[in-house]
Amino acid sequence: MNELAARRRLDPDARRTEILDAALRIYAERPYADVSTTDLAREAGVARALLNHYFGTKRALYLEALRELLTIPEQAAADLPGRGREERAAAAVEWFLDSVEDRRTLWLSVGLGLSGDAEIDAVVEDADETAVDRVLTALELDPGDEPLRARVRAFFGMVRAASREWLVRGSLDRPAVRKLLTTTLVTILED
Amino acid sequence: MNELAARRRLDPDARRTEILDAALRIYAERPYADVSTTDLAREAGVARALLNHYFGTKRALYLEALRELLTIPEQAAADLPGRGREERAAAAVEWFLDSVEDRRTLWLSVGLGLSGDAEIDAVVEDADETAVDRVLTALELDPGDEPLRARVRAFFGMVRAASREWLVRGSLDRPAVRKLLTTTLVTILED
DNA sequence: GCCGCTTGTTGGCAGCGTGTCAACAGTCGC
DNA sequence: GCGACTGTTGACACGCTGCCAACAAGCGGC
Repeated sequence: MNELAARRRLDPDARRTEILDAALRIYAERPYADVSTTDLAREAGVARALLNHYFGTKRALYLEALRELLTIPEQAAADLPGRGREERAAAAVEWFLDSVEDRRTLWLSVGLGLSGDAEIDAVVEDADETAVDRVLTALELDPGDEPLRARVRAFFGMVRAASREWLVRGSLDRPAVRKLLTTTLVTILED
Repeated sequence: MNELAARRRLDPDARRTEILDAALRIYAERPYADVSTTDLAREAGVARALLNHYFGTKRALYLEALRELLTIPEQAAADLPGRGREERAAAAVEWFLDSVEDRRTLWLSVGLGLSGDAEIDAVVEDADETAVDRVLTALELDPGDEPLRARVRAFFGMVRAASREWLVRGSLDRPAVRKLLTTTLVTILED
């Protein structure tokens, strides 16, 4: 880290954020395994050792970035338009598609689904749990109904795969995805 | 590799298979990142360099193992019982659940979904493509209908997530998964 | 039965990546 | 200006992967 920038001393929180942002930028383009701590440090404009100082471990930094990425903006989702359950479901799907379209690169970079790695999966599952709450609340259903929650989590599996069909393969356009997800969501909510 | 076993010279195919089997055994229990070539070599009872000789790269060996694992037994799926589309769909789901229950450990070890790694994803997608063919053929639908294929691939996303709910979380029992998947499959086939 | 050749198999080397630690140097209070 | 606190760094130790030259098991020729 003696390239051009002089050594500057920052507030820990600011530095932490800088590093985390750099990591998000990198992981948006390359998978975890392809990124070295040297890459991360260079992107953040900082010595490699500083990553360890702030996050302990390369993996921990990644998990932090992942958590950040998966945290859905709090607002929205609360007041959806539409009266009937079906209309509200459609609105929820629409809202979701908007937010995915925004974060397209990042969303896809995560890889869509469970990784088989316990810690990573825990982060993803955490985010899913929150999303389930949002969905059920928005649709005025009981967030305490465990089998129902399970069905919604299963539905998220389809949501991820469908996003991929839409954004990566281009095999479905947005209206098609919208219809597929809405119909499915309504279906699984019944029983 | 000078522990107990003497140096034995095998037919290349036999040795290759031995190594691949060892890899499958290991990856059934531990994620890719946690396994070193030393571990793989020890499990296979072979020098580390031999892995490179046969597979070139640790990653290539993994991909080979993954491909092996995801290859669905050819038979079955062909002649499903049931007359109507709905009955046949139910039978297909049932058959799938059987095969997952069999390979439980291995199936779950893969991690369920896309990894974000291009090569790994390619293997998974290949397997999915074959599975789509099987399903559509079994249900007497047109395997050439691309949007339909896309919907089925999206459905597989739910299949994976639902398997997880069933086998890992225990939040759904087999009949519930069966019903969820069957209903959903029938729904997405329409439109 | 011995010899030599083919080639399956191995140990060791070179390079790279991660985590740690003692030392360096901004910045703030005096 | 001066010292001290602490953010920041370079260098080191260790582990892991891919490569290569050397070793030796098994087979055919004599």
